[in-house]
Amino acid sequence: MAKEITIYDIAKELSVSAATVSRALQDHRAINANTKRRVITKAEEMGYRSNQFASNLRRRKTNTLGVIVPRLNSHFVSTALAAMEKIASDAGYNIIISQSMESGAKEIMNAKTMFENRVDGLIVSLAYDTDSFEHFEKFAGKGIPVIFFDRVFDGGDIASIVIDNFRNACDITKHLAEQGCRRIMHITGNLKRNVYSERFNGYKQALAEAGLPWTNDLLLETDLSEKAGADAAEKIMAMPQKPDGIFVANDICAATCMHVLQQNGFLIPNDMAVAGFNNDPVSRIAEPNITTINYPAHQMGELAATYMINHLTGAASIHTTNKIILKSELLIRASSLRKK
Amino acid sequence: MAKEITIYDIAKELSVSAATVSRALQDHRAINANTKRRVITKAEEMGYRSNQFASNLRRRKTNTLGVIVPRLNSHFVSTALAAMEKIASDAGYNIIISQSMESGAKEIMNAKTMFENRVDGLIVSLAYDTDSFEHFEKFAGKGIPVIFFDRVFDGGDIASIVIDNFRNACDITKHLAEQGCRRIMHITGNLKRNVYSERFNGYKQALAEAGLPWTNDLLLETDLSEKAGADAAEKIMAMPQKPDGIFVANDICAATCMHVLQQNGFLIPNDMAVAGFNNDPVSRIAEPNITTINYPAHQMGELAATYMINHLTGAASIHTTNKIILKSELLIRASSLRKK
DNA sequence: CATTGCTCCGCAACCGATTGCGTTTTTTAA
DNA sequence: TTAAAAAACGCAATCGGTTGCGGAGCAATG
Repeated sequence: MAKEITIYDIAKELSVSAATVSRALQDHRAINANTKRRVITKAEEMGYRSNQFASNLRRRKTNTLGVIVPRLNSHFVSTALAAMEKIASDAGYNIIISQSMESGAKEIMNAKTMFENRVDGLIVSLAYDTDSFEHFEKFAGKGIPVIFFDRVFDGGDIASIVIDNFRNACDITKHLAEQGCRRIMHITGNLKRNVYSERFNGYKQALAEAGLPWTNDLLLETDLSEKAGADAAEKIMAMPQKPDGIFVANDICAATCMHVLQQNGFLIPNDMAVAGFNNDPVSRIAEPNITTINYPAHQMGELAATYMINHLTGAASIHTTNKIILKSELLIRASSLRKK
Repeated sequence: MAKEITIYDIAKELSVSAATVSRALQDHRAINANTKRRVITKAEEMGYRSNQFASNLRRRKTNTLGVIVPRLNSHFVSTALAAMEKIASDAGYNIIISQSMESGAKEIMNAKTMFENRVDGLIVSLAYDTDSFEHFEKFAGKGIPVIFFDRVFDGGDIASIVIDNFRNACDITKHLAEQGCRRIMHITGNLKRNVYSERFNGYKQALAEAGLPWTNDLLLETDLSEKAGADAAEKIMAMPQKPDGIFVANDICAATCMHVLQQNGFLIPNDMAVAGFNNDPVSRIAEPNITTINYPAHQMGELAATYMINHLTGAASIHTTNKIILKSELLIRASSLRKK
């Protein structure tokens, strides 16, 4: 627990002022090259470590990005985060991460913490039940940039990065219809969130275009967990008029649902065509492989972080754009392919 | 970009000293309940947010935990992190996360950043090629606790949380042998890391106990990625003397390997019994389900964080213990079950 | 009434780096 | 040789809370 050494200690040792040491350490141009060398060497020698707080306090910035996600342990989220961390780290930014656990209340607390910790920017994917934008308005008020990704607010002029959920859902549903499905069911998450409501709308649109009727019993709102998939399968089997195709809003849930159906004698894709969403590894491992949407999680994380950092460094402003739609495409696999 | 308001502003407004405001905000006992109420109300009203740096600077602590992991986007890591974040968050700690990308060099840089950011504690899972302990010694020197989890240093008296890799590998190999496997192959990661070397040793031990010979060609060292699994399958098919069982050190790799073998006509488990490690979701979705080890990722994260925080709050010292071994057990599934 | 003991609050010195402005020294120009 | 400009560095204020110590006010005790 040795004494922490400061620029003052270095200054004393070298008989220069602390100001000079500070400037030398930052490679300030008004400091003689030779002096810089001496300072840096001495700092090294004395085991100096800069104190970020003092620095942050004085400069009024933290070089830290805050990220709030619904949960860390999903393939999509962790992939996006991995990309963000890389970009941020390369640019000299730290990231602090917190999870809302799908709870709006927790999200509000997280936002507060980020706010008090003075993050330079905030990147968010919303919880299931977030209704209000209030807890993010504080940031805007202080000029702190906020970017949403994946799960964003429907309206408004807030910077957000998304994929075209509507169109993807449309494509996937259309594909199922083309494969001969006549009763296509949709299993999804909380319809309050854009990602799910848009997919739902795309699905209905495609049904309409294909001349297929839609009824209430074809929609199942769940939490999209592994277990939800199994439960959904049970429900389907109990349905008086069973569907012949399912479009699930995520792969994990699609996989378990499909699995249970198979165990109960359903043949995939002939008795039941299945499609998921995300291109999660499980979609490539489930047998048959699951038709899905290739969700560019990595690119999305990369873009969010890059965009944020460019804005912070003044290279480009967030305010000039407010929505970026990433490309994502349908991956047709065996779980839905009836015709050769 | 309104002016940031401080305790001094509140103090002036209320005609009390900044010290009183500070104390009131912390619910200090030497402040009158009524005064506290006034301060808190006023703070709210003025839109005050405390400045953590100033606070950190003064108290010389950050309420921040650093976490360094090889990569974020693995099921095991993200699950452990999710648990850590929850514990930390509940205890009022933030976590900053960085990934070494399996590179020792990057890990050193990450450690440096964490060091300069004055994390109160550091939780680490090592990169593939970390040889040295140096970059963590600085922390010990300053009295900053460091805990390793999963991938730890072999020797030494550093606090670490692990599972019994040796025993698990032993169990799994023994199980394969009991199912009639005579040539059991092992596909693993970098043997420099404890987790893989221990599993390798356990595997060999079990082979020896079962009276099965081991030869060099039964070991395949890979990066355990999805692709590595497929490559491994190709290699196996090219082997003059093929194995009849495989023990893979992670489930993702096991799943893809198994999948490719199946596509090439292998019957699982009869032609080839397969076992993985981790109890990743894919192990439950692959067909047949993959025999694996139930790795308590959540508990491990929870424990690491709890342990760290207890140490920081003085509730219990890290130094009294140096290794915790979590319980983890064999989950026998269809991919290896030949006998009923 | 004097003394003791609380309760409640203010003073002022930190924590460590940053930076505007001024001063000294050196270099260049005239 | 001297004035002007540039280079190099120091002074001291500042960022915003925190906290040891001391003091005022007031009630309780003897």
